[in-house]
Amino acid sequence: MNKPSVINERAQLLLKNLIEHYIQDGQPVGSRTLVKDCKLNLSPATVRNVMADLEDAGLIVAPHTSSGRIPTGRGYRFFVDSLLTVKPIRNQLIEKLKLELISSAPAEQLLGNASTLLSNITRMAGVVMIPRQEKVTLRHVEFLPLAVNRVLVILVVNSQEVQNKIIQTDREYSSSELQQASNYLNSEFAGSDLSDVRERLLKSMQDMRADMNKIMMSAMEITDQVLQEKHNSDYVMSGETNLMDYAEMGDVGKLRQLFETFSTKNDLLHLLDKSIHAQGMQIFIGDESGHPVLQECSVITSPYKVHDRVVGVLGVIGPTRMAYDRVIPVVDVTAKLLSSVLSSE
Amino acid sequence: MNKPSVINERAQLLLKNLIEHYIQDGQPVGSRTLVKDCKLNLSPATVRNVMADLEDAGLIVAPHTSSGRIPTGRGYRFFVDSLLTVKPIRNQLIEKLKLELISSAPAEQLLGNASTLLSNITRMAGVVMIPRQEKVTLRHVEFLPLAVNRVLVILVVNSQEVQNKIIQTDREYSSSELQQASNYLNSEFAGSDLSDVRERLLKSMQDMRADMNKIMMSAMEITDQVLQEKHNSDYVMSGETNLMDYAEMGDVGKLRQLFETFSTKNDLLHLLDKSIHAQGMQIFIGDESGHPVLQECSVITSPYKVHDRVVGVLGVIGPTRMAYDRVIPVVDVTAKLLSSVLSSE
DNA sequence: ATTAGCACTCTAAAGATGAGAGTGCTAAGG
DNA sequence: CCTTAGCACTCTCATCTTTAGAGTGCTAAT
Repeated sequence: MNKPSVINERAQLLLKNLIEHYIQDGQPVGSRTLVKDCKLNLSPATVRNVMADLEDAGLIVAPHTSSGRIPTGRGYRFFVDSLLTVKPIRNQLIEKLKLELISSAPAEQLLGNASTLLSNITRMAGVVMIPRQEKVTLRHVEFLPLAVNRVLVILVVNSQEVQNKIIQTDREYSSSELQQASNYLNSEFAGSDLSDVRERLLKSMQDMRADMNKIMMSAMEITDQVLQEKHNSDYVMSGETNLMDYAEMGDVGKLRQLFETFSTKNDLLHLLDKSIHAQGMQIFIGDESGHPVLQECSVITSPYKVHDRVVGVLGVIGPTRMAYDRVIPVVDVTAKLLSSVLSSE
Repeated sequence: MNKPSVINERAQLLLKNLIEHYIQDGQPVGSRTLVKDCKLNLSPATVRNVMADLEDAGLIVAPHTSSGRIPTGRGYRFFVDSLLTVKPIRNQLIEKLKLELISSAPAEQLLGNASTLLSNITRMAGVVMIPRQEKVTLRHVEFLPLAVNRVLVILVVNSQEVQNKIIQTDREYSSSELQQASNYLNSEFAGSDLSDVRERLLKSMQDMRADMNKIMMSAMEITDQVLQEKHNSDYVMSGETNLMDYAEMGDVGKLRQLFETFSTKNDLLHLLDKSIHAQGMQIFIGDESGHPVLQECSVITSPYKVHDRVVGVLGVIGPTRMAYDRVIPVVDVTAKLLSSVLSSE
């Protein structure tokens, strides 16, 4: 039952042809077709024997007795690992991509645009993960009196991002009091890690004027909130509807489960999180992702960086029967372009 | 062909029963069933005659010769306008709703939660429109030096919201210069409408020190951006996937179009915008919405207010064959609850 | 105005049929 | 020993046929 080296060169070539053929038209591939397809001068019967071996090895299956074969998950895996020759991406396309990415003026839309680009080019679903940040540095605090007993707290973190919240105070603070508080915080804590700020602020609380404590506490509350927010990663997705076109997703029930997974975000985040830690491109084929809803899907991801530090992951989601040779370079290039745009800012 | 008062009381009763029956099982309703259903002691033949009249009036149709009848758009419209008796909503449910709305702590999530609630209760798609704001008042400006030639501009508008952007400057500004600029802007323009600020700033530019112009211009750019953003309304939607369960949406193609309409947002925004201006609850049945993709859908909306001023719309989207008597009060109550939560802040 | 009766129509589900594609096996040939 | 021709067999898929059931419209009688 276990003939290890039964997958010789010829068998591999046939497997490659079979999978490529299947990826093209989605129909089970029979021995006849395969003979015509590949250049080898073989008879269907011979090919049938080889196919039987490939089936024994668990690389292909016949959906029913006497139909052609289709690749299994393991088949795709072997194909992707050992047989695939990726199509080089057209320079023209790269330029177009670059242009569209750069011209997405508001930085907040950049990731969304990247996702849209991915989905448009691949005609599948594109996803870009917005990463959590393990280090959040306080840059500046500002208190702004709004009305009686209402103060707007503005927190600048990581030298770019602004967080804000309105807090209720138990008494009215004058502008100068607020100024004093923010001066203190800025001089004492600017540049520190936010979780540090939290602790040190708690400790130093005793030494301070008691009635200032309340407002300091409020500032601290916000740091908590910011930290929480930063530790929950999120993603933007586009082109989900593209997936509706693939016959594999056949029944609406499965489609629904898939879309629910997308909007729940939890499962997919978990998957993206896994691939952010693995260096370089990752490919999850079918149930390799570990999530039953993605059984008939493959996910191709690549991390993107800011100044050589990995900060997030992007990728595409499509049916296992996807044109890996085209999709892989697209994901790769998009990740690189996004990295360069992010780093040049 | 035109017998105006042919829809007498009995006919109306039968129509009501027919539609209610159809809403329940989605099967065409025949004369037999209808007789059993309603209390009137009539023979199927009589009912058949009445049904023929109703069909002439365009209120029901037979999907094919000799099957039962189903309501037309006009039929539903008549039903909703004249025959419907809405189910009073359970107090318990109201309480639950109220609790869930109030407990959604971060205000940003409030609208999203309302949408989720709508979709969960009705098992259809919930939508809450985030309205554009016609008046944007400047409250406070703050410039914060980040690095050489990089300044973070923070804009507080409408006494609550904070907008920010990093700008590149052509030379380095000192803290005191920036302070001076913001002092000027705050003292001169705080409390003004943002579009006013823009104009007046342009005019006064000539009188000012030329090298300060650049940074003022940048601030102005942001006001532009904010205005733009505020004038584009948006919505949050949830439970779209619920719609996948309804057989009406039958083929995946239509479903795809529907979902694409949702994510494009344009068409639906247009519809919601229409219903924000109409006072009170609005019901669009089938093609009344004017959008072909919504042909087999009905949209029920209700505006919500802050302190008696209408600021947005919320609603649900489902198949025309929906339980109007249950959904209508849910939308109504949710709008009222949301209004009260928003007004109490 | 209502209803019983009847012929008629249409759907939907269940079998029947046949072509086509593909297989596995066996035995013969290089 | 690998390859191949030949053949019986299997399974799908699309097309028909059949049949039961539900429902209608019309007519004539109440």
